[in-house]
Amino acid sequence: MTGDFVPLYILGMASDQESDNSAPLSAASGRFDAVPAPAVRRLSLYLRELELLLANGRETISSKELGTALGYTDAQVRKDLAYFGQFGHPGIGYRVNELIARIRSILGTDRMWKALVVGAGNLGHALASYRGFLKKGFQIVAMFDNDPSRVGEEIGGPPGLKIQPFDELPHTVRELNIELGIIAVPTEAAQRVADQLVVAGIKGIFNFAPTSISVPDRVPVVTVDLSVHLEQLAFRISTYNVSAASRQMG
Amino acid sequence: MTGDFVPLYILGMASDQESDNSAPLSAASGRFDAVPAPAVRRLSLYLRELELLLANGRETISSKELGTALGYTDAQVRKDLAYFGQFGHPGIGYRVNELIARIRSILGTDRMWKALVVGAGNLGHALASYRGFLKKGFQIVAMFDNDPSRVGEEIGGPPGLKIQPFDELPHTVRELNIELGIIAVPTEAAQRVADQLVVAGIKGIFNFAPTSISVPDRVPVVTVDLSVHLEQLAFRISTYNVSAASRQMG
DNA sequence: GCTTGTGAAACGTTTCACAGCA
DNA sequence: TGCTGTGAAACGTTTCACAAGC
Repeated sequence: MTGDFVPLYILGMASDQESDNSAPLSAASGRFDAVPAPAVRRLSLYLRELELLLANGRETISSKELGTALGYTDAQVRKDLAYFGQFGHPGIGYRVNELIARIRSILGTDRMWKALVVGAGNLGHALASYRGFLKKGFQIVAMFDNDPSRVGEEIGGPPGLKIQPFDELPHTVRELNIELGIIAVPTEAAQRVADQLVVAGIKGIFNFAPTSISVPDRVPVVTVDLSVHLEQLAFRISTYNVSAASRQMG
Repeated sequence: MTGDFVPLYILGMASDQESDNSAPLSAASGRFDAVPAPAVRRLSLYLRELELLLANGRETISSKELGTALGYTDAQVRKDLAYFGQFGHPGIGYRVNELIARIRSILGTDRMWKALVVGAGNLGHALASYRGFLKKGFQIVAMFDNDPSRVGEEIGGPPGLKIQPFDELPHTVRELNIELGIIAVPTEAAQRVADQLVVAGIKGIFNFAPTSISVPDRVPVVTVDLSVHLEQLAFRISTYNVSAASRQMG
């Protein structure tokens, strides 16, 4: 990204943060209020596991087995699901296809969400051509970059996505009814891009730039900072080694 | 990835999971035991913010201001840091460069970690050529794929990384003393790759395949599933809309 | 038998509030 | 005055244990 954007929208801001485990569903206060955020995160993992089970022809599964597969207790699984309703069958467990449908409906992925990517660098390319999103309910339908040498380039496909100049974003968002924006630009441009996404009416932002971005409360942001995850890994390795060493010494 | 790997190592397994907020530092029991996992995650974010402050020439910062920048309370910041020692100066705050050094030392990123990437698809390319890792203490020094049409290709750089066939992995790991393995292969291959990384002596795994992988307890795994993050975003958007609608109705 | 859903207990994390120090 | 570090209180989450249902 090279262009200059006019940041129009800076009022009533909300800080993001990828892995907040704090208050149940921070700014919102709807149907699923009392639900702990960690429970919602696990829902996605249950769904992933269930889709695998379904592919293997499995028809029912117990909270015990589902939990074990992911490293949780059976009680945890039951409690998590119970926040949203009664989906199980005593003596039987949960019916795999039924539970999949329920979880998708809870997460809101029982329909297709259209997303756009801003930033056609290596990461942007990878995201735009990633095949896994589609069967999860996400479709990347547009791609933007301000580098003239990249505009017009076709990526992924077929059919393939044409990289558009950034100033066409508002028009394309409206025309295609795009709801999600994925930020894959350098750190310095991230806030400006976020501002423009908000102005364009995007409903949620997935941010890969290693920085916090501020947007109005009504626009949720998920930030994934790859370096942060590597740091957490480094910490766990170092900690493990220290503890192993101290166990050696008695 | 196409090749067939012999999974040799399946004993004393640990389930991974990216955003577990459960017990303080699960399997480990070293110096930093009593530290809540969420506190460790925030440490990375404090560090990111501090590095920005340093770049801006800032010399000291209070817990209040650091917290506000990231959406936390001042007490949270002080408590998090206090788990690891006494770094602050009453009446002054924290000295930015001092705190950066302390946090890096805690996370273990006060030195360079060598990493390899398995899977030279779009995502693998993006990771291998991402410039941000280096200043965070991570260097990608090798790249593997079993697709013959990709082996030999040079990516990123200069100097540039040559894609090696997967069976050279053990040798390269030993020769270059690589400690971290990044998995960027299709789901079906992820567990096999993880097994081989463990056999080769890798100390920690960063997994981008959308699946749980099982490895021995001593090898930490961080899984980042992009679809899971989009699902969380979809949920938050849906929840917000529902709550906004119900407020409308009284 | 086996399994769910759920109050209550146990446990973990965050916030409060203030002593102590620059 | 301004700020940290920290016990104690408040709050949130997970686990337990069991009634109820298949």
